Amino acid sequence: MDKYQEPLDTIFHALADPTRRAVVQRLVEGPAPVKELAAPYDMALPSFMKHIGVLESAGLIASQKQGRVRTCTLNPGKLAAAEKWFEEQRASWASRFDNLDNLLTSLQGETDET
Amino acid sequence: MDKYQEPLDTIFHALADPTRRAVVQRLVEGPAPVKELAAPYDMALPSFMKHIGVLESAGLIASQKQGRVRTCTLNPGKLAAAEKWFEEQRASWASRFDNLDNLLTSLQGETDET
DNA sequence: TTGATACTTATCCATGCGGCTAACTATAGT
DNA sequence: ACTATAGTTAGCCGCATGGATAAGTATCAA
Repeated sequence: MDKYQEPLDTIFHALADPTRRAVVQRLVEGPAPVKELAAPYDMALPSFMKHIGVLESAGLIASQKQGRVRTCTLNPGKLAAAEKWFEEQRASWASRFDNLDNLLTSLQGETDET
Repeated sequence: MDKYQEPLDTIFHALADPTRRAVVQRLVEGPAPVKELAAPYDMALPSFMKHIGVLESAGLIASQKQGRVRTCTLNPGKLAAAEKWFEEQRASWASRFDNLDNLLTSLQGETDET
């Protein structure tokens, strides 16, 4: 019964956690093995791996195993996709008075507040 | 026993839901009463109000009641705060080869892959 | 003043999330 | 071969989330 999840849902959900954001911030500097990524956190490894899993299934990072070491790398494209959403909103916000009707309605709203 | 929540946690969490993102996209065009915002969704009003509550406590929107009508307005500042995080990551990503050590380590990583 | 409108409050429910431990697997080093 | 390392798998737990319904409140319109 899985409901369809939009890409932005999983991306934003992945970023709504300080540990996961910090991992992204670390990977932005370059690839790193799981062990190194996990080191700063007072958390059991399986718990940490779940975070990696969330980031990976959101497409924000990729990982591959070499011997016993799994190395994670950032996928900046997904980061860009999320950023794009904000840009779009900003664009709409900037043009919210583009047509005169909107402007007039807004002005009326302001003067109605007596 | 609430754990301290960082602002970005609540902002990203608020945006990790298609209904809430759509509300933001609507409010970017200008303020609107709850009833109008809720109209497109096949959802009970109390459920919808929870989404409004999430957006509001994340600081993404504000609302005030006039008579029986509660009007919501966007707070573009919080949107900008989230966007800023992406810009920071992008900046780090762009400068990841700024010092020579990083570059060399990376090149070595590439050639090791035989 | 009666009724409709626009929320609001209270309560419930299933699922998902973030953490844990314990036990297992596979590789590297000695 | 043995041991340490680096993940992995499996299962458990408590709380938050996203939905629902039912009933209450306050305001506006006739």
